Amino acid sequence: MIHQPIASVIVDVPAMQTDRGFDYLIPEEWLGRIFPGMRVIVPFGPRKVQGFVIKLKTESDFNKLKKISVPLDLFPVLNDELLELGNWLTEKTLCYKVSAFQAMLPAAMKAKYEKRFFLKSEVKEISKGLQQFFQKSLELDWKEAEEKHLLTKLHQEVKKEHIEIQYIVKSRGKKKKVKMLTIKMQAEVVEDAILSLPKNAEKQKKILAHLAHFNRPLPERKVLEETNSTSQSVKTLVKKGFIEEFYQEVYRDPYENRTFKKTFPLPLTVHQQAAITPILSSIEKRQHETFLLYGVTGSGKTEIYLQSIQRVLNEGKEAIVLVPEISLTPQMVHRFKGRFGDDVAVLHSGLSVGEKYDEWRKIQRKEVKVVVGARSAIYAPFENLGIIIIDEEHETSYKQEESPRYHAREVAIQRAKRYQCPVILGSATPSLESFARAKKNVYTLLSLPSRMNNQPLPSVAIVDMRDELREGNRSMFSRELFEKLQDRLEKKQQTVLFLNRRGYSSFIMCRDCGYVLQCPHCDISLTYHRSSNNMKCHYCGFETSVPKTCPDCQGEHIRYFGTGTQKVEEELTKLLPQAKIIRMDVDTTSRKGAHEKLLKAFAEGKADILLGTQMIAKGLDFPNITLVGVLSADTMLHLPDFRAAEKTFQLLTQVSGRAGRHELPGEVIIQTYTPEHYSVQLASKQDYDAFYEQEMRMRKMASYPPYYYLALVNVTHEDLLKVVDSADRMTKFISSRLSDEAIVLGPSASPIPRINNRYRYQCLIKYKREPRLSATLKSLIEQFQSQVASDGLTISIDMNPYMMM
DNA sequence: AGCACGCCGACT
DNA sequence: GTCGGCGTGCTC
Repeated sequence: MIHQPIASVIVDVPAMQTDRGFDYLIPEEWLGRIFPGMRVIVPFGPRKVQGFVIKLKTESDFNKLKKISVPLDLFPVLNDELLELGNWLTEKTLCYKVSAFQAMLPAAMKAKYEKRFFLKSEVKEISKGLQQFFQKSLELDWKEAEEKHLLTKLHQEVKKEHIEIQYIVKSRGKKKKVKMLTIKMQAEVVEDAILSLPKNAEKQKKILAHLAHFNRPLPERKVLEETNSTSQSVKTLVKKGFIEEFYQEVYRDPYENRTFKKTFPLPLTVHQQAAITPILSSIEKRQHETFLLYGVTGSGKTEIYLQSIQRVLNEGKEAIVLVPEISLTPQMVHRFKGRFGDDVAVLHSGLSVGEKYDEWRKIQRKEVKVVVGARSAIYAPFENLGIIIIDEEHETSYKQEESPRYHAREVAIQRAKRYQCPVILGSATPSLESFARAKKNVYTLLSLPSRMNNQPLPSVAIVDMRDELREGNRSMFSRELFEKLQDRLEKKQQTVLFLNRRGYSSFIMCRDCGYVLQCPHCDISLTYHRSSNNMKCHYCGFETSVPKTCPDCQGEHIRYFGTGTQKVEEELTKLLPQAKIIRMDVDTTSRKGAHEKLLKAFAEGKADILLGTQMIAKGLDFPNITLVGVLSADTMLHLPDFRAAEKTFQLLTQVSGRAGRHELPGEVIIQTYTPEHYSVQLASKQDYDAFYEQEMRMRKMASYPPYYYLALVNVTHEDLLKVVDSADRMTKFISSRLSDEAIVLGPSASPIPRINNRYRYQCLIKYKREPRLSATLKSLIEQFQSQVASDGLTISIDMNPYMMM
């Protein structure tokens, strides 16, 4: 038993056995300066690791404690609320505590670890074979030593204490620093100083005069530019003691050099007014409430967001706005920056690690009041939250598909409860879960029944592609779509052509025997990539050339199937050589800013046709678009996913909404092989309510959400027999511990039964109320811990799966 | 996780 | 005899 200032630390070792606090002494020099929520470096066994202080205490059951090596923060990076939220995340998603904490912070704050050998004695004392590596420096990088097969010899020297192993914790993100120059003399003597310089030292004089003129510290880069000189002159002046250089932290501003046109609150329509009133009253009453703002595209949801936020800011509070992948909707950024200017921080995946870190620090220092960002922005370290808004609430990108497997919607509600503030979920096609909750009055439903200005919805036609084929049209364009395409070209109006996500990849098949080229490591067909002219596996990265003959029957009739955007583009160019086309897919938008550039070009009318995948479904709002074509509506309908129909409906509805948003009326053509499917039919009528009813019946019949909750246990192993055996024992373990109402399915092979040479099995649990589920799954992990540690078994649990693959 | 410790087989 | 394989257990 020890009685001293002690910190309980969660170490950065994501493993079952280390998922708890470890006690460390607080060194005297840091007494009173270490608090919960700070990051520290601590010795852990022979190495050093990063950790999070979660508690301070004065006694420990342990009688020999090590000391904290060094704190990494001056102020906590996780406040009490976020620490508590981390514990909640851990419980909810069954993840490690350290993973939960790391998920709440920018990647730049995660540690990197390095190991190296360090020579402690004279070079001549170590073995001959090693001496050459320590001639120049006392250090040798571990990786280098490993590559040169020196580890054994080095370890011998470590034993003899000639060499030691150093464990280094590095931080990834650096605060960006800029070199500043400042003059080091009184204004009166500058004149003399300049005169005292050698005659030919023109540049030095210029620099000195420049600095004296502004009489404040200036960035070196600017000074050199203005005076057209080099850093050599600066160095000399520093040496002479005339000026001084120092480093100042600056923020990288991804929106630097861009101006946002100031916008002002618009008058609200009657419907908008009716929708915003309960939100404002929730803000005023300081009472948590979750609103589902249900309104078609163009019904004015954003203005409601903006005015609600304004009210929150007036109360001195802060706001978080989540949007799905914001880099894809620059228009959204403009609207928020336009209204709230420099009070807005933006967090999205297009930013570099450093840029994200800077935006995060602006939030932490209370330099901004509004955060607009993708999923992880839900953890913005505000301390006086007044509202959380989730736009396009149904988007599946709000669910994180790696540990911690959380849904931003759940996190939002959890935080809002703590701050007693409202959450707004906005969508034209709400997720069934949310709409069902709204119907049960768990959420408050707010409807915006019509488009602003009462624009009519576009007319939608469904084309049965089987008929086209029957009548000899083997092209990917139906006759109707092609005619309309020509018509728009003549009228100089714009068209958007949309290709479904999965349809973008293409595979090859032998026409003689039907053989499809598979990945040798994963049970999935390979995808043809035209740019590199080879076959790639999307799961493990395997690449191979395109076979000339069928590997199975040696036949020569190899055919490319599936339609990629590139292929569509080629065919379009052939059929309509006069049309100017902009193609948007992963290939053309991977470069930073490319997305925005392409959209801008289209907006300016530099092309007739915009051809793209998923990514063009959102944020397009151009007056001249009068035709939208969906080339193949049902590609995602056949995925092994109970949400397939819902996703299809959402996507088709959203895409249809792109047409005719201004004066010109819009037309939509949906090409499909399953025209009778309700998700296609009802999307063409933009009838969400009917779709909801129909899909709810399907979910009820199959016992899926929202009627049941799901938990998915995934097991993988190199050895097929071992996975099957383990998955079987796990399934039995689980079902024996749950109530009779729970449905435990499996074990069954995953929809992709093998990835990277590992076989995959799963067990799906459907339940309504299982207080013991969490504890059961925890003990399941404990039970199989030995196999995980020694035998290479992996177990992953998703408490609310969106991807069943 | 990562590392040390320890216990067995096959080499200079 | 010793090197090095990997099963076991610990890290404040």
